[in-house]
Amino acid sequence: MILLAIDGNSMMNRAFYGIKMLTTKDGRFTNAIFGFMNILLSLREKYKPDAIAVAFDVKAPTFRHEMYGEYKAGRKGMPPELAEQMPVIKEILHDMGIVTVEQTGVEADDILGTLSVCDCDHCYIATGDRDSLQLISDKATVLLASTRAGQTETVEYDKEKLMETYSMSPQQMIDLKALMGDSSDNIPGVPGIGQKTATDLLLKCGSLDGVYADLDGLQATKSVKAKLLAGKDSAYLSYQLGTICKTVAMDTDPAHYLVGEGDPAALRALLGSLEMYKMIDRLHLPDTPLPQQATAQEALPALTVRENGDITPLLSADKLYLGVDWVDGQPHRLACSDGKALYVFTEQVDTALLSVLCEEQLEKYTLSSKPLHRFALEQGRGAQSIVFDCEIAGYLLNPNASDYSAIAAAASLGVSCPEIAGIEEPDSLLRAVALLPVVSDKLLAQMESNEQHTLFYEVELPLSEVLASMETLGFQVDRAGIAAFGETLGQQIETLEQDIYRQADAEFNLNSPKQLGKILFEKLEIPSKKKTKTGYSTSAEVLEGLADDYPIVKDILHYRTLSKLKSTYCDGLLKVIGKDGRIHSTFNQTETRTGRISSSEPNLQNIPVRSELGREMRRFFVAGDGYTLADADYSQIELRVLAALSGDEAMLSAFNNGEDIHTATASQVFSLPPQMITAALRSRAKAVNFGIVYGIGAFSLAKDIGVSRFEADKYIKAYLAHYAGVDQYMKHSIETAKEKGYAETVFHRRRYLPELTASNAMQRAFGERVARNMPIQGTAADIIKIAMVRVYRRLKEEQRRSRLVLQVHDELIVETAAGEEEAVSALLSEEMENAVQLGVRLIADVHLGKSWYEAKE
DNA sequence: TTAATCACG
DNA sequence: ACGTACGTGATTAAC
Repeated sequence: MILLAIDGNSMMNRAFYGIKMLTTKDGRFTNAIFGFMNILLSLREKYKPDAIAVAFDVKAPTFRHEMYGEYKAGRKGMPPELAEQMPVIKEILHDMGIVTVEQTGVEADDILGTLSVCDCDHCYIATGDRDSLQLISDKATVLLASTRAGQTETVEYDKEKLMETYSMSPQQMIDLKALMGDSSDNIPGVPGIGQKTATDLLLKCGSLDGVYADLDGLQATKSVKAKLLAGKDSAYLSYQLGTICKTVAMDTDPAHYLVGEGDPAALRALLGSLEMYKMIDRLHLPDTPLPQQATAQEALPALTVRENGDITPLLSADKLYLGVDWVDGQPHRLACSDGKALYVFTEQVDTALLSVLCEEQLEKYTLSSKPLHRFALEQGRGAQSIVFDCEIAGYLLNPNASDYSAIAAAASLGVSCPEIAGIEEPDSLLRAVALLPVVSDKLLAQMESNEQHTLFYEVELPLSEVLASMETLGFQVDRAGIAAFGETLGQQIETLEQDIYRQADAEFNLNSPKQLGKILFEKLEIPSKKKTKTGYSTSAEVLEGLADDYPIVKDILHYRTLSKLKSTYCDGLLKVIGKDGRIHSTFNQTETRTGRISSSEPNLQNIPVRSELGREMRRFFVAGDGYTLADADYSQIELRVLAALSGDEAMLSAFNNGEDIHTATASQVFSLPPQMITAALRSRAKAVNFGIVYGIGAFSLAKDIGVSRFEADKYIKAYLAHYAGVDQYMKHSIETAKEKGYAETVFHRRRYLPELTASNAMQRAFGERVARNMPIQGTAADIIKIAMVRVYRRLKEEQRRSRLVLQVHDELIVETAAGEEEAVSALLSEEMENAVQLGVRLIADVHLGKSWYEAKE
């Protein structure tokens, strides 16, 4: 019989510190549980134990100050974020049929020690504690956990591996510790003897007793001998302290630890409540027949699978649930269900799919609608009557999640997969489609109760088609122009490189912050200002402070600018230009936590504009033949949203009177009439305006605008005094977010904020900043999404050849057909400005040009 | 895979 | 005493 004995505390500790914070929507911490489960499952797969025992320490009750004060790292009272996860993991283990062992006053180590000599064929000991290496024997192997790259891994130690690594036998590990001590365990050892000396001594004498057997005859320096003599009692005490007990009074019959059936229903419910849907899947829990799902099962009789039949009869149904496997953007397999049977098409998938999508009377419930729209558009058609998108629904319900598959949704909703008849192992597509009827129902109900149905039906669902259209159309670029620009940059970069090497009198990798830091701050002895976790900071912010005094630094900054432009923008973009000479970015609709869309492969939302040279890049983003670009951007949309949300009179009247908001703010903050506001004062006020939206602190504002912290604090105070409505609103935002557990936009997009309940003050402060920012950024995101849908619809209704090709958060770009310039410009500003009615005017400015550069003023 | 850096709103 | 403004994505080096 094979026994796996796990040190629960030590493994939970590893997982907790090795894995980034994870929480459920309502703020329960789950990262240690998650990491522990991952390692448990992988150990179970690898070693296939018959029996598993998980040992936990139970500390005798102590006074609070003792828990925090006396002990060193690792022995400290655990942080509450970890402590709250301990009872949960025990419950999970219980439900998995795994025995946990805990005895008050007995350390987990000793429990493992006792099990390591029990009557099994082989014992694997999983722990993060190196002390346990002494337990290795012919029938006991230690699996030492280490966290590497965010993943907890175990390294297998048997006698040979131990000898290879430490040149010690298991027994000698105790002797070693007796000599060198262990500060984290409060084991003194022999004062003055460290790892190196201790190892030397043991290699010569074999054991602690060996060392003391003939101290006089020992080959060692006088001082070592003196230390050994003085520390003899301490050494033997340490030996006792460091020896793991193998005789704890406990059940040592391995049969006691055989993995039982546990309680799959409870386990599933528990993991579901912890939002660990992948784990449920991995444990094959959805397919476990559960008594409480009996009613659901009845409502959903087994689905029969029909392959490659005739699709025509399906087209006359009134609703259809569908999912598609895509390979290189082409439909590879189509699965659809009317709730009774599951129809799978692997032949002539294009035709079948297109006929389904184009059928207007047929309501389609989809796993993800954007690829379907893309497919239809690429065929020169339009997908009709898509009424549900599982990914978007999941995203609206909780944008903190990352998996919006129907299977994940089912797990979180406690929906089990209906029987799929005739197929041994239904794959994820079939299961997802089979789940969709119930899942879509429940997600819709949940959105309804969150008042998110309008956002879903009126904004996100139609937007999906708009994004598909933008992706399909792409943005025309001047390939030769980009290539030539890249060449020029390349030459300048080479010259600069040589220049820098000459000044540094060394050749090194300029792209390596580590090597660069060494050269600047060590070799050239330039005073370093800031450090990162791993060394000197060489960020532009730091280098700019040194550029005036050191010419080399100036050159490095210039090098950085050019090399960024070349590698990310010239080389990067050239790689992704399509056969049609256009760049087809992907617009992600379920990515950001605030409701913005994001753009990737390539990211077209961060094409340079702020610097003159970078802005040149935009000359290569052009309109196709017979077209012009119309660029429309909202003026100060976030500040306008803030004015509307807060109802602040001063800010509202500034906007509604068409004042320059930064000048108006400067006038308020500095108590000067607007005509007295200089450019410098206006720019400070601008920084304050931005800062307020982000939930600023005086420190950062001071750094940003280069005034003292005291001065910055004065500005903030003056701002909040003059815009008292904003002050009130910000406080109110935090308060309601704390009450509800989430922040939300005007259109009921929500973001859960478990950070607000964190015990760590910094995390809580972060939560508060997000509570202030998300409603503003998110509402602005809602608004431009609404505008996009309106612009798209109108272009279609008016049968224009002009079409939306890009969105950059507060900016829309329409590739405008010759002759439509006036109409499109008017359409853009109308639809953008009237997208929503807030208590403040929205302004959108439109410009025309042959390139993006020209169209942006 | 992560950290550092830097591009955008 | 500690760290310090919101939201993204791409590239590079280094583990």
